[in-house]
Amino acid sequence: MGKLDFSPIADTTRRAEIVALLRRAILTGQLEPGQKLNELRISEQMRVSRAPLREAMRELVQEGILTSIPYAGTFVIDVTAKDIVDAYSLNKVLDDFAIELTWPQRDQRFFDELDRRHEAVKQATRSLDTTRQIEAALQLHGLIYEWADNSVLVETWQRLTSRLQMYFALHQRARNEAVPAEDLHETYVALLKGADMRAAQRCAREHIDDDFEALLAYARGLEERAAKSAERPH
Amino acid sequence: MGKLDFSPIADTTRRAEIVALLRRAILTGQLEPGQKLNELRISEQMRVSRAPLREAMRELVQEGILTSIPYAGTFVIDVTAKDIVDAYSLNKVLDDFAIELTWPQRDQRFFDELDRRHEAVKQATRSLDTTRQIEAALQLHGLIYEWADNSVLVETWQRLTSRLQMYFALHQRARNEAVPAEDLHETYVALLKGADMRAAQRCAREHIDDDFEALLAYARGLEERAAKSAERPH
DNA sequence: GACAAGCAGATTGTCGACAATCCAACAAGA
DNA sequence: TCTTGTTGGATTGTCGACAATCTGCTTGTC
Repeated sequence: MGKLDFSPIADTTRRAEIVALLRRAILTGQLEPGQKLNELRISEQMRVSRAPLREAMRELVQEGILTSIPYAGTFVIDVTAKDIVDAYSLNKVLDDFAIELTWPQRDQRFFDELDRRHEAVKQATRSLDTTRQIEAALQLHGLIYEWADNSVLVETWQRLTSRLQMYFALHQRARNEAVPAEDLHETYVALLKGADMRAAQRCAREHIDDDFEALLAYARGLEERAAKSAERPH
Repeated sequence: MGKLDFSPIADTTRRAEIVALLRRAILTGQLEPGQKLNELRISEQMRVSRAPLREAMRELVQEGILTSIPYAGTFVIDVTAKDIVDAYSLNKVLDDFAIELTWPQRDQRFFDELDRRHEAVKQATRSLDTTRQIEAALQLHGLIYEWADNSVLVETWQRLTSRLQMYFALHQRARNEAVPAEDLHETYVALLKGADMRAAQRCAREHIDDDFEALLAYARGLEERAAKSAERPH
């Protein structure tokens, strides 16, 4: 018996690849909120028939980043200020729980992985690749979920992550400045290594609040503009 | 302008109906955990082509009650003791949060709906229709989520509910006795009407723990049997 | 001019057939 | 006997075509 444990082979169905492609397009903001996804057009661009594309879209609908209206079409979800409030408030609760579960299971491997992801964030920040920066930050944040060893919690986090990533990307795209909060990551990582769980939880909450305020202001701005353009037809 | 607000028209795609049919079959235990869903057989039984059936299955995969392995098939999820532990521990956290959000929004309509659903549980209990009893209990429980006015939280709850309902149905099916806990619902409803939020949260947690213990014992039994039958081939 | 009916055009939903893949049984060789 | 190919059947993945539905425009009527 060899000692190597192989990772599962990659899914090689067109469907899986389409899901990945579409998800990325949505989460990076290449597909804008509210935009309609024309099946024929996309399937031709991808050189794929509509069947696997439609199945992929069904998955993303259930994932919460697309929405489907029968016989009308499938659309990228709209982002309202309330959605952001909802997502962030739930995020805080889940973070608390995830830290609580992870806390007694922290070991050297955890700390190493924590440093690795923190380093990835710093590198992405230096490279000015904002998309990668967002992904890296969420990956860093997600470690406490992966370590919590609760399958349902991880699923929930991933669903939430999709939305958060989309919100960030939109915000990023609108006002083209780098996300700061570098030092906050620093203290967050340090506290996760420390002995005071409550302090770590508090830090996570504050961290979330920071990002949140900026995003919310942006979303409110969006809605005001939308409201105004909706008034015009009257 | 009329004052009537019409409810949305029913989805009239085959896909939506298939989703409903399959979900019901799974959640009531008619389809057992681990069982494979043969596309051709099911599509013939439903008098439907495989396309909408496959799309429906993709949705249920993302909903977390089916699991798909490329070129191998789509299966009802397996239920392990750990899954139940995970689901219930998350449920406790979410309940806390839902009660907190709902608390300041309680009004007469809330209390009326609470009573209505409580009545539905009692009636289902009397009728000895265990499936309906489970559904009614989960509906009663779900009110705090619907009232919390947090869209992401509701989605999360619904995903969790699917699993819980499945676990209950299996348990129910195995040992054919009625679920007791009637009085616990009584106190739960009373506390939700009262002034002490902490007490309501505590009651919810205890309520959950009760159901949980019974289910867990059942699941552990399942796994032991599974382990034994897996040993035999050796 | 306002309004309803009806008619394309485009798009989504569904179907039946074909291609790719897996699995179990069997055969062949060490 | 154990391992390693091979082969046939069954099942999933994908395709192209057809049917159902929606939308915007035109037409006709008042």
